[in-house]
Amino acid sequence: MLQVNYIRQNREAVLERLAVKNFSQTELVDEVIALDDERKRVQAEFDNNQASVNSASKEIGNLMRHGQKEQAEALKAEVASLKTTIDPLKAQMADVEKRLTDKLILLPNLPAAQVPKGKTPEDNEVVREGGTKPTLEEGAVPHWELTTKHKLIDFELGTKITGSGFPVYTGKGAKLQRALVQYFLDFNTAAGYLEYLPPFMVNEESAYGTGQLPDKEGQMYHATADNFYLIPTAEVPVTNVYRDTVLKEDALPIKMTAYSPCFRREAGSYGKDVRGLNRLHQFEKVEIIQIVHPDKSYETLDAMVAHVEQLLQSLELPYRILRLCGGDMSFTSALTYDFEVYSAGQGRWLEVSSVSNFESFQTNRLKCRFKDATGKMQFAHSLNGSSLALPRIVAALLENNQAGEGIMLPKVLHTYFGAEWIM
RNA sequence: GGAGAGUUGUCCGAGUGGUUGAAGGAGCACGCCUGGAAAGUGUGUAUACCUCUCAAGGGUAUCGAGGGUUCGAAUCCCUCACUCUCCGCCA
Repeated sequence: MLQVNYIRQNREAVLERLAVKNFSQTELVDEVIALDDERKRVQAEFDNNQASVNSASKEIGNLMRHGQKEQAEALKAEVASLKTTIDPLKAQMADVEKRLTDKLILLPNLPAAQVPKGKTPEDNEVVREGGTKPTLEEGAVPHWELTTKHKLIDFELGTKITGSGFPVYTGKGAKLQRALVQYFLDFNTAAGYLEYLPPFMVNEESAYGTGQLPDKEGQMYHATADNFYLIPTAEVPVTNVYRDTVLKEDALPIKMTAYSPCFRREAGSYGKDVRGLNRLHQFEKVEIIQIVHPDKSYETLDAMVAHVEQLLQSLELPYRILRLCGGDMSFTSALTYDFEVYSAGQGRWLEVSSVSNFESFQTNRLKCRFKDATGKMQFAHSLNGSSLALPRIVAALLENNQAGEGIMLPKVLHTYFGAEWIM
């Protein structure tokens, strides 16, 4: 959530930045300012009236103590009439505050200066590419044929048990998941990230805190009996570790990593995008999250990008890094780098990680602050990234490394997987 | 799931309707004391919002969350969340 004071003081800049995100409801900015004006006015009026009531009440107490009952009764009557003004003011204040928040949460985060203009994924900037695309043998196939051939994943069984997009991993397929999760977590903790194993369901406050609510209401599975949401990413529970906290400045940066299954309804997806492992309702992911000093968030973003890049390099996969354009960025992000790996069997790039700086957009909602050297409260900045999401990594590993009768795994996985080949 | 007890500031803890934003203690910060330290001692030690160019000062709100009663609520009532104890159930 953007800060109202910032909007008030930088109206032009806010409008200009929102345009980069192709955000059309610019009238919201002025509505927010107007509502904030109204809020201030109502609050001042309420405070004044309430101050009168408070001092009168004290006076009544005094009079009662000195036995001056009649004067006390007279004052009571006075206060009673004041109350007829205050009650509506109180209601008005609650109302205007709610209307202000309701508008404010509709405003997306402002994109950083280096965000390219653009509307579609085609407008994303390729920052750099790495690795080499493999030359596949004659008869190379996409991963959904390989998973069947090697009995790694049973998509139909998942459909029977739950529905489409809920694959069942079997045998070496299941072990490969476990190996990857373990490897990713080890890689992250070696870089100083503290491992968490969070709840896989969150309450409304947490979903709101990281910005999934109200923006992505329909994209999360909702356990209505208890009003819990199945997490779409470990970002939600783990970032909420620091909801409603005041940190010491020297506690920053905070680095966390977590494995979790991710549940996404993916309403509206279809076709080749959802074939095989390309898009699932349930998948495994390891996430990295940092909470940092505001002055450090962009250098931290670069460090996280480098971290994910090293991880991909260790998997020997061809990849590219994209700087997302305004139109392709998420609601909550100020700057996002997407990582894609080239999946040779399908001949397409697949997104495997998204690393973003949210600046104070999340921490404002979370009320995650720290006291700076001068004793002033400031919002920390939050960042996160996938490190990594499993399904498309598996797709690329299988497709790119198919050779003869088997699949050759990259070196770093041999110990974790307990074998060099999937045969 | 049932019954009961609880939830107060950084922490412990007092407080059952009226100068209580909150006693007392601990911790922490700064000062005095000391050659230095400890002990001792003094002062300070919440957040948000409004007023304000800033600061200072003032005001309002906040004692798990929300609502109610009252001139006045940490204190009384209701709803909810959480913690603990006992019973039930159970991997």
